[in-house]
Amino acid sequence: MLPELKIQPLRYVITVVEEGSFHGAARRLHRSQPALSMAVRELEQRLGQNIFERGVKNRLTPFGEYCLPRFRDLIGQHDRLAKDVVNHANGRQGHIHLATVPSVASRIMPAFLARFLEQFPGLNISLHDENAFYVCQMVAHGEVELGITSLWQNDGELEYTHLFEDNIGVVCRQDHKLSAFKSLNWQSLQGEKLIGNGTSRLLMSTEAAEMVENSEFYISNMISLTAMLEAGAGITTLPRLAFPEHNENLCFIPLEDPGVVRRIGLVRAENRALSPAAQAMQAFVLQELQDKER
Amino acid sequence: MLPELKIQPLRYVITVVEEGSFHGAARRLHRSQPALSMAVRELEQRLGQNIFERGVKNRLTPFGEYCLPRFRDLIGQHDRLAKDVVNHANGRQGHIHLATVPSVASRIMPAFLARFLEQFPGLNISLHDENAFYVCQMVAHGEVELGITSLWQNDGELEYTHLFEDNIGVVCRQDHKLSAFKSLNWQSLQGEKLIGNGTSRLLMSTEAAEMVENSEFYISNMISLTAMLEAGAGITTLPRLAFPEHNENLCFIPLEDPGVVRRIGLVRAENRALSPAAQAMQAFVLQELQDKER
DNA sequence: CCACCTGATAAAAATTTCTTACCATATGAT
DNA sequence: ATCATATGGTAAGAAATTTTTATCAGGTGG
Repeated sequence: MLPELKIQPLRYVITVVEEGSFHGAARRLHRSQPALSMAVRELEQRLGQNIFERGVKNRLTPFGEYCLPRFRDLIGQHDRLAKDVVNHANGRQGHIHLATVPSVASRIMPAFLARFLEQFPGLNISLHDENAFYVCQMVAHGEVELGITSLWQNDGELEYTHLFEDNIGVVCRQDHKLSAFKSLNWQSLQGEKLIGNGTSRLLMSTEAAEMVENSEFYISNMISLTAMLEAGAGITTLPRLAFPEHNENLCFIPLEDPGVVRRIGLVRAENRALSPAAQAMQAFVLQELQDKER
Repeated sequence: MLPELKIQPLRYVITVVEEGSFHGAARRLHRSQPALSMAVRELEQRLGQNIFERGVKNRLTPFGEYCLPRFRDLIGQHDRLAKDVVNHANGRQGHIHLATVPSVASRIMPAFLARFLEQFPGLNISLHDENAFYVCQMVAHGEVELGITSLWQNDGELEYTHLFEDNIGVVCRQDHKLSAFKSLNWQSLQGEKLIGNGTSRLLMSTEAAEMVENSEFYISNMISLTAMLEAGAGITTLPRLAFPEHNENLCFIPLEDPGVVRRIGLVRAENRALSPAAQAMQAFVLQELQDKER
């Protein structure tokens, strides 16, 4: 019932009108003149009405006048669609949702995203910061396409690509007696008041587990934790990246004997394809962040 | 730069999504399954991104999710356009501007247009009534596509198709002494007060010309003319169709000796094509009004 | 009247689209 | 497990389409 119009002949019609002649349009479209003649006539036959007055000069028929603006519309829609779709396909347009642990979000992402957006100016980015467990969950549930985090557990749905390692160290006040050391082993912490935090689970598989479990405080919020440490309420362990580097009251001393590291990597859902924009970001992450210790 | 998308493959994509499988879509579209596979893949290659997840089950990729509603849009636009254009091409939709002389407008067009619109319900019609000269001018200038009128002069731009003839007669009051006659010749009008009107020019080429020129009054407006006649201020000549047939105070007596007729026909611009809707009306006019005397 | 436009036409070539026949894989029932 | 029966992918040839080349006919201006 409905004829299936093709974009091309409509474009021919419009170009003929704009150029005022089939020859001119053919030149502009890099086609031979008969190609246009035949395409236009085929269209006219399909519609059952002439678009061009087939007399002396090629004017539009009233039917042609009716059609022209509509053809223009459809072609406009088509071209806009094609542009948008191609931009998305190239990752030059789109919206990336990603999630990282807070330390990465605050210490790495600002500069990283700035560099990334320099290369891909059209992109929208939503950055969520959550703890490692929740980052993985968001990726698994499709709330975000990419996560940068340490792996909580590999339940098979997630694909992990290692980026870099982050050493765990002891954090205490500058005037604390431990601050004199360049590095520490586990034994030297005996007797200290250890404050647990969200990253303490990283010590659970080491000899330090018991001390962590016996710690009096557990503070998940970073700002509160910092305040407690500054008040001299005790010490804690943190990955270096999570240590507030510009804080002059606190210091970070690498822990060497148990030698614990947090492995940070890029996480994505295994069986879900990435949007082109996220593909671009994935490539950029691997190029810029992989194997760079800091 | 921009790829030229074709409607058909987009429709394939949407049907595959709706049916949930290539096979199902192929069945619905009366195509073989490889036709869809190849068309879709060709599209994907052209865009540089997969639309369908090529894994176990065919889900959409995120890119596909982005594309789908846009594809739907474009197809929707296309289908609406195709429907509108085809309806216009068939004369099932559109706007006809036509002009007729007042007598035709009031006596013929009402029933005629009712019958016409029964057959072509989607059409809009603008009916102008003007005198014969102006009807021709409107057609010549393209203000209307069709005119139903007597021809003012054939200046070559107009194509006239005869429809019917309309006899000129004398109009006077019922109690006028002429009202007794069944027909009249010119001589019997000597001594009467003749009121000129817009149609009097039809007598100019007959022996009655002199009397018309000497008439005291000339009234172009039909209502005023009727009132004058009813007041007994004189008599006039009119084509039968212009005579207000339900007026009980006036009567119409055919004029036989000079035997003047007004030729009414369909007028259109010779070198301008008609809109499909006007073509339909033209055919309907010829079928319904040609050679029917009234 | 002739050169030079215009668009139309026909036949062949090029390209695109579709079908047939076949393969590999996955799923569900026996 | 294995068999029937889905799924989608692949390749080769057929069919349809678009495009080009070459040519024609009509109109216009010098």
